[in-house]
Amino acid sequence: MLSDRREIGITVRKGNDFSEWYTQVVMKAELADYSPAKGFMILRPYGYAIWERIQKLLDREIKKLGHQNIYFPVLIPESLLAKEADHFAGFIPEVFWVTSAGDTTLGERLAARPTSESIAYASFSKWIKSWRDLPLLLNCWNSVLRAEIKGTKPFIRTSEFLWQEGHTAHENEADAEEEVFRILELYRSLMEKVLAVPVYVGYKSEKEKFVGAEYTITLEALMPDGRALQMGTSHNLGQNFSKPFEIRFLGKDNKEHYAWQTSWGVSWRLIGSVIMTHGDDKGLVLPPRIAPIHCVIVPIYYNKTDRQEIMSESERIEESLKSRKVRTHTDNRDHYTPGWKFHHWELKGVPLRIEIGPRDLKAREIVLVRRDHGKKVRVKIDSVETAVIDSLRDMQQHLYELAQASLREGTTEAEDYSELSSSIEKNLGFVKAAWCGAESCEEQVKNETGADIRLIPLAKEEARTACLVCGKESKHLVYFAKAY
RNA sequence: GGGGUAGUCGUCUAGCAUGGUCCAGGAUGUUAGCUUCGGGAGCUAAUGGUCGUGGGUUCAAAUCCCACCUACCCCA
Repeated sequence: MLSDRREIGITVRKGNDFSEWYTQVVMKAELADYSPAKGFMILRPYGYAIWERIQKLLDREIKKLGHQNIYFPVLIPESLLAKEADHFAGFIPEVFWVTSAGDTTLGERLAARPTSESIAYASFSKWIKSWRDLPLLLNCWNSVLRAEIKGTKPFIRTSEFLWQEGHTAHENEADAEEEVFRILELYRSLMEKVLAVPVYVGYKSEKEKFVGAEYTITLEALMPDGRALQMGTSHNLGQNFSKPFEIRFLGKDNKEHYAWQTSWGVSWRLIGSVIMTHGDDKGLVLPPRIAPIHCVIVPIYYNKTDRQEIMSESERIEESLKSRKVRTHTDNRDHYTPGWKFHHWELKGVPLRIEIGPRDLKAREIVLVRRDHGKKVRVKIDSVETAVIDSLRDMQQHLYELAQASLREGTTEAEDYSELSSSIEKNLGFVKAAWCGAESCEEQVKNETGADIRLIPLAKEEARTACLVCGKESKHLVYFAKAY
């Protein structure tokens, strides 16, 4: 059917032209649109609704851990941003600067925040005086600006993005470290249980870590084109910021200490990962937990009498499902045919569809269709609620299992350098390889294959070979991949 | 960072080579009416475009030239 209908819907196959497929899904499912300024994206209502689902679920969990939400300004004086030298140097290539107000040139230019560490920690130094002020656990829902000149892609790489950034200060190193891993587990659970996107977790290499951090923990997923996608990061900042920003407190020992800090974030890039991971040739496929609409009801009728009966039954089912917390929508538009509606809601990735027509009504049944595998089942009207709830749960699980299988298949191990480079060449995904720990070896792989070290496993995986690049003794296996 | 391709009603597109036939044609969409509705129905009418932006060449520019903006692709 797809080949006969190339002018409507998604006109390319996911497996043939992944990049074009992705863009079409984003546009045609009305998730986002381009904006007049390069690299900036408009998040449309349906896309925003998905973001709100993610936001709601994550916000609840962050608050359970004891964090409070806060808002810091979008503009940061240059002198403040520059206080931590590595941090400043790392971000300077992508900072947007505000240099005038009206026709007055500013004495000091202002940076549009590329992240809020600097402006947040300037405040931390005022607020933290005693060990009793710690831990300070804050979170921001905001947007940040990082100029992306080339290779922009909706949700994946944009010059502005919506995200959440957590900023904490602790009394000692151990507490900060615990926070980093607490957040890691929170993120992992969000990605796997909510987005149904399995991830690997590990340390970033020195070269890839957050500039200014002691170390960075990353969560990495694998997209169907064999590229890795960084889903989120959790940084242990040590005292790297507390010293230049003078975040000092009097400890229980009656001595002055610098605070130990963490920061961490996930962005709307998560939506990009969902599109890529679960979508198919028909369009978007949404995991039920983040779907703005769980179930769409398509009434089918031939005449006014049927219409009235079918509609009232549809509405009754909708109300009943809503009372069971199923986000249900009845597509009661007269000017579209049922077939048109089927395609429309499939493109939008709605997990479940209920078809109800005269034949069904007579039999006291409905037809229930799952978006992931497309199977139709007839369900007695009396048991619609149970069937819908069960299907949503099963689909959430099924999507995760499929993604998990492809992550497993997309992870291989290289015995020597040529195997590493040919696996990367063939876009096989994550390639585990022995690495000595030298940045020069890391860079050589990057230059020659385009892949970099995505992560160093938390639990060191013993290598059986020497470093695949230089032949020196290897420390352990690391995960290489081309990345977005 | 380097190289390339493209931009015409909301969307897709014809026209561009060789400037005039184009105050831009079609399809789709949208709106109204009729009719249909179990996998993207049909008919009739209406609607819709500063040809990405700015400059230049010319009697004349969607078309040729330059710059810029935006999107996409390839390489590092």
